[in-house]
Amino acid sequence: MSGVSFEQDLNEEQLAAVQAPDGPVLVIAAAGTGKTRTLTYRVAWLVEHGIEPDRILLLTFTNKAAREMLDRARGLVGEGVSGLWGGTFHHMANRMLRRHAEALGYKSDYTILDQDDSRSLVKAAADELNLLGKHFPKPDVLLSIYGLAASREEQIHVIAEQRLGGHDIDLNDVVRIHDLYERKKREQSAMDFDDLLVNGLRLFREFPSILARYRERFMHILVDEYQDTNVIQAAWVDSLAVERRNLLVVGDDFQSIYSWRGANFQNILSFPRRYPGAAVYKLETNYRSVPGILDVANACIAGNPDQFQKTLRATRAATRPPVVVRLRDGEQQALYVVNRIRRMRAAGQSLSDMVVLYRAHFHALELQLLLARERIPFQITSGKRFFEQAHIKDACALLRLAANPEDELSFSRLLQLFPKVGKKTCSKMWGALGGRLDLHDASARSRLEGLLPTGARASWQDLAEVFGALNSNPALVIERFVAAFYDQYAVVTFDNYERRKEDLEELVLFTERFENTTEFLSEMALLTNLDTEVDDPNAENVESVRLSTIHQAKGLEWPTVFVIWLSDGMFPSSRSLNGDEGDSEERRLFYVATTRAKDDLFLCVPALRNARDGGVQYYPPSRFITDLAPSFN
DNA sequence: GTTTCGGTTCTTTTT
DNA sequence: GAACCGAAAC
Repeated sequence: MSGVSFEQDLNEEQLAAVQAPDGPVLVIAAAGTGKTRTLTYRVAWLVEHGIEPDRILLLTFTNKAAREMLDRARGLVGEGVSGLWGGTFHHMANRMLRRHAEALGYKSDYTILDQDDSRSLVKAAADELNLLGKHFPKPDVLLSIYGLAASREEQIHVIAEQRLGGHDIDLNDVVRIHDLYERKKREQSAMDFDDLLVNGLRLFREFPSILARYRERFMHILVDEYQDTNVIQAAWVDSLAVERRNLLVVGDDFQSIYSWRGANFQNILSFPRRYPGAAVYKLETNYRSVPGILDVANACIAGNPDQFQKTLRATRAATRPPVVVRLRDGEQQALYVVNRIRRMRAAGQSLSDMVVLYRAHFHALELQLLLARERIPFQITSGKRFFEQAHIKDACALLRLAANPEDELSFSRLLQLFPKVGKKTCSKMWGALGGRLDLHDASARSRLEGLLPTGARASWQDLAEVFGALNSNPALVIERFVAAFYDQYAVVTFDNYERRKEDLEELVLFTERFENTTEFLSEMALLTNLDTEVDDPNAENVESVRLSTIHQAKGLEWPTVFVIWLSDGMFPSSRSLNGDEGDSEERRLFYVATTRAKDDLFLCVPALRNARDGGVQYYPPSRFITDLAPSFN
């Protein structure tokens, strides 16, 4: 046995949780108290006590968290852990669904729709029903309603009423679009993100023998960020864990910031009730931040209703207190931040030690401009995900259609790359083909060729050599597709052709890891740009300031943190205050923001913002600022 | 009838 | 920067 030194590496709180006896365990891990460490050592502890890694299930929300934990566990107990089932809920559900898809009436080669795909499909459904007016909710709004309904196991009607009630919108239309969207997904043998979870749960509810198999398999189940689970995820975990009851969940109700996508922190609050006899461990010793920062964090959240009481205890010595900075407007704020960054840089601090956090991406616009003008390198996590960029999706459309001949979305995407082919032509051709095109089938291909407008035939013929490669690995297919056709298309289509070409080369490199097309396509849909090294391979080496939304900064830390636009209406965001939940989630978001900081925290409070009509809008300071002790104000 | 092009508008949070 | 809309071009 390698002998991990548990006693030496962990504090008392952590050690107790790691060595908890079998049975349900709830670990309340406040910010910066070593949550990941605890979970990792728990895995090591289980393995050292004879649990086979492939009988442990470790669930996370992000791929990054999963990878980090598996890497660290590997560091502790060696390669043995690689058999462990670890990953996001979506990944694990997908892994099971690929095996049992037929039971639910899907083909095992079902396509996974990402946000973009789902949007196009909802749009198509709304179009078909003639419901794409100015006064009618846009596809994104509809999708968020459908998503919320799915993840809360509610009727579309109920959610739609909450979101759109009293706005002169026929809620039946919202339901009709949903029905058509569902039908279209079925016809294309496709699942969106929510379907992965919903069907994952259906698999357990409707097929007891399948459930029994997985219950038998998993001796121990561990869940990270439990406060972010929705009812489906919680029910899914419960079905697996209810017999052995070896379920350890880690979370912090203070950091529940995803209720808008269905997360229900009642799951964590009610855990002791749902699992009578559950052991509860609290981690409150904070290693990250200086006391002044923790004071701000503790203060803003203390008044929230419904939470496990806990107080962050500082271990570090007091240094400078956090700073509240009053500013005129966004421009002055940008100037202030840039000057600060300059000064700290001159004093020897690395740019990589600094982050600017904000509620919404557009809050950082002025700052981006100024940083660019001043030639201060910065890295921003926003915009399109790598795998959702047009050129990446274009390059994969053929592969997707080859894997799933009923995938109309990929069919249209592919065909619309050709001249003279637009939406209408596509749907006509798709109809004529009987809603199916098997690219492996030469006669089906020539039937399509006959249907193409004459102007598009030459391009189609360019693809001939790609079809020969369809049965080899996915990387080769993409490579040939780009060489035979897409490169010429891209050079005349995109003004930033060079960058996109590099992206495509990166994509091929990434794809080479996969033998199997279905597996590759699943990963494509389930990975985000933060999870891959594919995007921006150069950026890592350059010392740069990070700009990030607070949501994306969760779980991370920096010596210096700026929080910008702390104005009431910006943060807390006015759009989030309409709900019946009050401002408690915004408070938690502020809590997350402040607890990212180790040494220095700058809270920026601009007073006004230029409105679109050329006027100005005044904002009172954020309630999170006015709530602070008078010494700050 | 369709596709394409060019100008305009608007950015919450994401697996 | 990308999605949308309306007008020009095929």
